[in-house]
Amino acid sequence: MPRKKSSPPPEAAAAWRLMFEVLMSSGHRRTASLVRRGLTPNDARALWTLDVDDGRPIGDLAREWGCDPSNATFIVGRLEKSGFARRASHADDKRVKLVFLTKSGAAVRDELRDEYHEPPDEIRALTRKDLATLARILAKVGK
Amino acid sequence: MPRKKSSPPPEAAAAWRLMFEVLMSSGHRRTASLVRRGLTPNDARALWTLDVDDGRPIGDLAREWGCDPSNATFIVGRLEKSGFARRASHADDKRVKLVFLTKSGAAVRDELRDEYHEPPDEIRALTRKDLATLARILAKVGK
DNA sequence: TATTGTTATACTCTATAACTATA
DNA sequence: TATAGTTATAGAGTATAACAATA
Repeated sequence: MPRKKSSPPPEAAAAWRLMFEVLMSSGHRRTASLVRRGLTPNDARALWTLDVDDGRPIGDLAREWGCDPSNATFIVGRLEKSGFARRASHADDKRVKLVFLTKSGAAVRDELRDEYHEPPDEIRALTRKDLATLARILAKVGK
Repeated sequence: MPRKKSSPPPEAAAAWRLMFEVLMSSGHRRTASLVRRGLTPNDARALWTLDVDDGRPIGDLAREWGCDPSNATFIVGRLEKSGFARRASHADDKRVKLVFLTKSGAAVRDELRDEYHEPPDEIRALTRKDLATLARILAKVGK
């Protein structure tokens, strides 16, 4: 039978809650980055998903994005019209269309990522010592 | 003339980038929390914005949500139909409708917040000592 | 006259179902 | 016959413009 996960140690709960608050309060900056470029959240997600060298079938993208393939067609079409993605037929199976990021798409993705990575003022206000400690610990995450 | 902000110390950039990655990789959990309850992202934003005791005019909400008042009307109407919000006329200015969170709305907001606050596995995997250090430093943010 | 919220309308995004072309 | 992607269609969410009630 499905069971709930045991409660985390209080240290984990406290640390995560604080991280979460900071991350949420910086959400409007990310929204602004998109609005400034006339990009939708869908566009952004696609820019993060797609790759310049590895093309991906529409069906794969639909599954990853949790949407219907017909909608993935729409989203990719929008991106293609903006010049940020391109379609190419698969060599072995001509039913499949592979979707690639264009150079222009990679450029805007990089710009976006750079803006997302700019630390908010409230983080910059910490001491360099605290920031270094933070980075040292967080570097262990997912390792 | 408008100028770009000076670059942050490398410690800030590193710490923030790592925090940001964790936030992004935990986004699907929050999406799942909403889907499980049949809530839209709009619903969630409204649940965070509204209050049981302090009613807010539609126009205020529209400004905070960055949308048109006609859309705020739509969003609040949806929430009202779900029983999570209620409208009441302002006593002094009968043009104004104040929007309040209902008890039921507060309950689902609290559930949601509790789920959001459950630390992801990759955070729980850190040592209690590291987590305590993390919490100690992050508690200074925004102070 | 000006302001608040709603309604009328049109446009975008989304899913379902039907279709085309390959396999 | 089955599968990948598209197109046709309809429903949800959004903004603009017109409107009603109140100030």
